[in-house]
Amino acid sequence: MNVDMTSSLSVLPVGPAAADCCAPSAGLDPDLDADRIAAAAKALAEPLRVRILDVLRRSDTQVCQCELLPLFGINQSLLSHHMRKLVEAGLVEVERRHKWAYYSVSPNRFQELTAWLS
Amino acid sequence: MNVDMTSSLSVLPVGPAAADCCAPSAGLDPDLDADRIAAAAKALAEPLRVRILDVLRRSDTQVCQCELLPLFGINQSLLSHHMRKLVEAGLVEVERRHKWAYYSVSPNRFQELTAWLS
DNA sequence: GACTCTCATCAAGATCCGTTGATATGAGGG
DNA sequence: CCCTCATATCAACGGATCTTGATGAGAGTC
Repeated sequence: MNVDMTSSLSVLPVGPAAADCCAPSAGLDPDLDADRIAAAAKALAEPLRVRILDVLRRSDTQVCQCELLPLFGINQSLLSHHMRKLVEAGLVEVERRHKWAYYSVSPNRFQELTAWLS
Repeated sequence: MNVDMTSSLSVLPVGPAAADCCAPSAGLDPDLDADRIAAAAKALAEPLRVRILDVLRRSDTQVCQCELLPLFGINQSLLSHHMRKLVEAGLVEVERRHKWAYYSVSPNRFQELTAWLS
């Protein structure tokens, strides 16, 4: 745990860790919002959600959940669960009209990810 | 589960689900490799791994693990665990020389992700 | 009001993941 | 040899997540 223990032996100004291994590295970026990026990536970390998003992104209009359900051979409960995850992550927007729930992609979070991945 | 159950009642060619809700949607893309995209995203689904990758991407040279360790206040075991995940995901390459393990970003998987996120 | 349709929620099981501490491995140095 | 250093691996715990089945909530129709 105590990384600087060697400095108690050699008091010479050779550096804290006396790095013989590599250059000092780039260091941390305090402006990096790793939690936001990781949260967006966590929503993509499931093949089913990737397929759902792919359908939504290639659709020029809103897509109803009852339209998505027969595309994948899954429970309605499971689809609702994954849609909630996508909405909570900010990748998808939902609009409820009549009896139906209409989903569409909200491109903001996608841009946050791609901006960092650029 | 049986979606076409209504067709047993109305044999009229009004469509399988008689969709009053929305347009037919885009449908599935058989060429989409959702598992690869999800696997790459899963490696990014952790704030610590995002920070590690950010350091590696901003470093123009390889970075030793002993250089990464003091940047984050974590166990060495935990850092080794996360580095393994990054290597297994194909986002990071490792090269072992002498006593040290040198890490660098392998941009291929990044491009796979950004290509789909474009 | 009773019924259907669409969707959300709950409970429970199973699995996976992050985290920690201890230990092993392997290379180098004295 | 023995020791240290850097890293990997193992066991175990807790928590999150996926999945299923059943049920609830709300809107619309008869």
